[in-house]
Amino acid sequence: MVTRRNDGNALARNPAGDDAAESQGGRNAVAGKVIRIDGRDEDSRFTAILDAAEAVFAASGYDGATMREIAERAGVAQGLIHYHFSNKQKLFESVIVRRAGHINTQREHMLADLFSCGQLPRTEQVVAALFRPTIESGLSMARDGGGFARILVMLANSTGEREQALAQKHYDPIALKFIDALQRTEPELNREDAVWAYMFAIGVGMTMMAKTGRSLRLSGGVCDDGDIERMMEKIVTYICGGIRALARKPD
Amino acid sequence: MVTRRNDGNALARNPAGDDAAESQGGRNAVAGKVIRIDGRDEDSRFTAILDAAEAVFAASGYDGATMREIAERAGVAQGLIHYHFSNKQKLFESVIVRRAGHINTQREHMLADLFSCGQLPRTEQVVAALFRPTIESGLSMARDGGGFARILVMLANSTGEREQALAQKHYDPIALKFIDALQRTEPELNREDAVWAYMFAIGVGMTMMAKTGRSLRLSGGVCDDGDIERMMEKIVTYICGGIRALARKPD
DNA sequence: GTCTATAGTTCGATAGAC
DNA sequence: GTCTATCGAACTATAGAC
Repeated sequence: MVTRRNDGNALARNPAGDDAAESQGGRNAVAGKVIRIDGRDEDSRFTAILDAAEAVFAASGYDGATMREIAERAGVAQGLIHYHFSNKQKLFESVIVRRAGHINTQREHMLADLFSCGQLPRTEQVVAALFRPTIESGLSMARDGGGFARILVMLANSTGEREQALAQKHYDPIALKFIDALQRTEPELNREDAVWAYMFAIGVGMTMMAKTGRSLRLSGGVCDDGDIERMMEKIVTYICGGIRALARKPD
Repeated sequence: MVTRRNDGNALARNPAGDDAAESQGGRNAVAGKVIRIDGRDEDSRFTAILDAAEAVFAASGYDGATMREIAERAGVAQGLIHYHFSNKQKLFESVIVRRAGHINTQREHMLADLFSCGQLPRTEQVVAALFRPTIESGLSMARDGGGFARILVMLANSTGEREQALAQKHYDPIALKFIDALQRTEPELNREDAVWAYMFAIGVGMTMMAKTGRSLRLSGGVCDDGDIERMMEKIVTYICGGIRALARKPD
């Protein structure tokens, strides 16, 4: 008999996933608190915990983050985190699931729109669709901006089992669609080079999302990695140049 | 009165950095063990600790790594690590210093050689000089290959104070030389775009050094990020294409 | 130099009152 | 749902024998 809750869907509310001991009377399911049917309410400590976790994981990494700091930042008791998310691993995945679902839906729609209007889009537009939803989500985000983007950087570069499993589950399917798209906008690009092109594009994009401030240092104040719009412009130019160079020189 | 030792140079042997209490007789400085004057001997537990630390930091990150695991892997007592390196932070820096010095010397020489023989080199050669020494060091490395490269990925993508300080200290100077070199091989490239070009190149390079295995997954077994030579070929093509696209389209 | 043993701290997770 | 209190485990670092 395990005491864990919420074993299934990582974002399911009301975590009574174990057995059906619901009918023992007293304070049942929905008590006094207002719980919206769609489950995506602002306020509520549930969301506060996710926001705090996102910020702390982004700043300190998975191992560097502590449940205590997350609880403090969210303004809740540490025990409440375990009530809602069971453990650290599940909390981390929940942070990712919350954003990845919405972002990837957007990315998929942008991509579909590009190919739905008769003529073929430019590769520049495909690359823009690759990053735009993520950086936009990063900007409108909780407190200090860019938290989720930094978590994506961790996911992209880590070899850890935990990170690779999450990347595979939440990002591989959409990645394949972008690889297909690149082969359509650059017909000379063979499959191997299309995959490399995608991987390298992600690598360049991580430079933007990491926001380490190094470009500012190296350029003496000229290249600001906080100026997302300018950086997007440069990145799209660079990536498309790289892709076309691969297409021109196959083997 | 602090008990810390080895406060200065992170790789100084015989850590008696505190005061001059050397003349109290008995077992003095060099006792029975053979210590080579150049200080860079194989065997010896000092080196074993650095090798183990490199592997464990690479696999688990700074916070995920534990002194216990490093000690076990090195086959030494945990206390010995603190005798040689004082604490975790200094051990981490020592791991970086050991490789970065040698690698960056090589990179600097390769770069100087390219520009010393009369005519201007190709950008392709500059980009090769950027990565070749690092990946070669990664291959000839301790046990399982590529450990240090993965530590560089951490360094490049982290916003943490510790990582940024190390990157600045050990990698910013050589970075500026490569940025200068790019402006010489691509005269149309203005300074801002040269810095972006360098940052993006590093981003692409990190894709190679991270070796997550994702390209293999996405390509159904075709794109092997363990095949360094093939990947280098693709990366050089891609990066040069990107750089030239930036040079062609300034603003 | 190298080891054993352990002090002192912090972490993730649980128990139980309300 | 939410909080307080705490347990047991793991961590870094130190002390002291050899």
